[in-house]
Amino acid sequence: MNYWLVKSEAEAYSWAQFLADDGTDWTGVRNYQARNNLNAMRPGDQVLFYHSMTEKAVVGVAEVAAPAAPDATAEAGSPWVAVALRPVQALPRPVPLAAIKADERLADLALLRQSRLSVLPLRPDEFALIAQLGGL
DNA sequence: GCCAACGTTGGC
DNA sequence: GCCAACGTTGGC
Repeated sequence: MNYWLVKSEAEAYSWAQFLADDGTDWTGVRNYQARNNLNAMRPGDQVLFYHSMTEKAVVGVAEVAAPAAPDATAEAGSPWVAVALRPVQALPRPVPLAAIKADERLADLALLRQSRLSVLPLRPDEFALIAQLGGL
């Protein structure tokens, strides 16, 4: 079991929409490092859902429903892939970026080290701690 | 609105 | 292959 964090602007695709859709194909990733992370995802892997820009908080937990497959929104023959994600549960208390930065146990978090990467790996302890901070 | 980080593009 | 220019992302 591996752990990940994906980012989305709430204005572009929100957690609420994700719940309403009961999951989605995580398409549109156009960065090689992020793509490599998508390719490493396996069904059942746990994924934190982060709202960037306006809210800047981890808002929910999702899981990988299907492994990487060609991104239907990309040109045929392109290297881009998408995984299927489905919601697990919302965090009772969203964990804001400020709280993450304030916790020294999360100092190594890829989100802080590489703030522009949209699909990031998490250590199991980082996932567990953020879930705990979120009230799970 | 500004700026830092960083990926991509294109000239050489 | 190097590097400057440029575009995008995302925090502040």
